[in-house]
Amino acid sequence: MYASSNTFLDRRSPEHLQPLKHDSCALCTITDGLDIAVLLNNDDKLTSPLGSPYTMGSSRAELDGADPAPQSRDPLHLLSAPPPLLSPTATPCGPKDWPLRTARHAKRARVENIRDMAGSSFSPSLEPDTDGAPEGGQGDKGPREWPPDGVQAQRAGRSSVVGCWSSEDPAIKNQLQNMKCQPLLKFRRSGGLPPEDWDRDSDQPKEETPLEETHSFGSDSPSKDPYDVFTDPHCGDGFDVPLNRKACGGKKVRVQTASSSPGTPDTANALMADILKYELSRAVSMSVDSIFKIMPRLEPHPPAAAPAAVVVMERSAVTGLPRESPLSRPRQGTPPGTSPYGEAVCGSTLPEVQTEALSLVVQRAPRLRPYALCRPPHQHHGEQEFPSSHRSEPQGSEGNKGGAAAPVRRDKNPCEGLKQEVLATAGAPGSKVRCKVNSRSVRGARHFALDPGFLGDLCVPMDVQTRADGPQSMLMSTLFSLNDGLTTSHLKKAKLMFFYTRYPSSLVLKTFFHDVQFTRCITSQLIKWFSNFREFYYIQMEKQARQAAAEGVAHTGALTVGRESELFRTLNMHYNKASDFQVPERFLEVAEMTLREFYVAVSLGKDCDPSWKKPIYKVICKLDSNVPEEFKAHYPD
DNA sequence: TAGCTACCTG
DNA sequence: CAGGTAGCTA
Repeated sequence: MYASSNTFLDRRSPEHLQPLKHDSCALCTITDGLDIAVLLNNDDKLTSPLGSPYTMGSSRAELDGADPAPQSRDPLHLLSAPPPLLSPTATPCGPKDWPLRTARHAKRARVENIRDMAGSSFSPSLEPDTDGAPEGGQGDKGPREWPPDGVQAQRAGRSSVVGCWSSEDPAIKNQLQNMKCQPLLKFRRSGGLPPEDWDRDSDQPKEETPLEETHSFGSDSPSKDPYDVFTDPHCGDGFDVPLNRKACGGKKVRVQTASSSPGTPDTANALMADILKYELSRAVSMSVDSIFKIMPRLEPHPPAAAPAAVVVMERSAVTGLPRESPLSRPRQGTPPGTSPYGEAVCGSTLPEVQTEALSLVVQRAPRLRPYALCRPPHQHHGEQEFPSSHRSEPQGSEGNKGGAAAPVRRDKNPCEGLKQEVLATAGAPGSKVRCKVNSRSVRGARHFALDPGFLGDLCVPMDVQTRADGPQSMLMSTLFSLNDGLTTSHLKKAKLMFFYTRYPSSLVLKTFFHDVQFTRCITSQLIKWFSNFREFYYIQMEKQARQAAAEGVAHTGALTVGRESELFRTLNMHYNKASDFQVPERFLEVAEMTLREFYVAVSLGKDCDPSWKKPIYKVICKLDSNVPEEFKAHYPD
């Protein structure tokens, strides 16, 4: 007989309510070591210390009149206690003095390298500067023209494929389809528009010439699109590849499989690999270009005191740990103080455009400040610190206000352009693949053949390039981390957020994962994560409570959750495996209350009821704290 | 019906 | 951790 809280409340008389009122919310009864016997009295109803109702059928009180336990912990305090104070102490992070100009030149050189690489894969001489590259000043003249005919021919020749593939083999067709030709096509035709193809005024894609159903390919073809190899209507054979309905209106393009070359699967694969490499290179190249086009906006910040580099040197860009900490824990495979993405300038005046886009090719601004103000003095070195809360948030960017199912964001932020390009290059927007952009997807995306030179041109550090688990995975993780997918970093962040909130709302998730392009899928995945977290949390609580009950623990006061307790260790190992995050004290309190709730329920035999946990859930869900603003940063990345 | 949740399973 | 499913609620 374990009534729901509603039932309890409905049946509760004012006399029953009064003690609760006195206790403010009845949270304290249990937390203060109320003997379990006390809980068994009170007229068939067990007033859960945490407000959860336990209606007793058989355990009438031998202890009638017993004081429902004094409280030493103000329940209101428990409920309303603010999260650990995070004083927004400004990090002495002055305007960047990073040698931007030099860096720009370096980046440009890299861009040229990328271009050269791309060109050399096909035909360097056949990719004139007039192809719409920003340097050519033609980047704003509408949709970019893609490699000219010669490029295709060169590539085709290199792959022993001229014009159209010649194969009737359905296996080849299938392979072609499986090789992401659709996303590639979409890259050209949909969200993959390079930033310069966006109307800066309207924030919308520029008027694009209507998509052609097919493009011809051949010596007489005016097309300069390498993808036209797929779309030549003059090729006898082929198959239609439907384009993304949203982006392309459901148009189809025709993938050719016609006649003039042997067209083995290998050649097809090679060609597709070339295309992939080329497009990845090109996408990054264009993104770098687009970023540098806006770089002058960053330059008004002259070198000043508090060099950013000093700040960077003092703090890990990854964890925000003080550099002097012997336990600083930079990202795996990354030298201390070095991010796989490099380190960026630091300055609150930097526009937000730099906070994400440059992470791929430029060093990223950690702009961190210590969490020390809310950290106990005894805190171990190496424990996680929060990123700076004064990270300049994009205006109105608290989450994607457009809604969970909002389409591709059209931000002025050039990094969005990069995101879109990367997204369009690496996955199909709106597809299931995009929905599942997580560690699994990243692993699954390794079929992308990445040229080692590409990694070098991306400024991926050598140690990263040579990581044991492969540079591709690293890069793909990086790429995906820039788009709307969830990465392991997000997972880690979610786990740490769990220390504050067990039941985050969608709004909270969107607010604190603002670097994620929210879709219904992404939202569901995040919610699922927290659901899994809760599952583990409650399992541990129940386990511990049963153990305590079995061991004959007499009263809840004997049940505490300290940092040295086994329960906490287990939880900490799960949500904070590296133990580099200072778990807020509040979490310990909530855990303790949860444990006691379970203990009481188990002790009273409530677990006979299939839904005996629901009242506990109902209580615990009210104990969420606000997540510190610091988590809004792309933490812990 | 959509959104959220817990539960179970792999 | 994710997929599937069922239950609940607005």
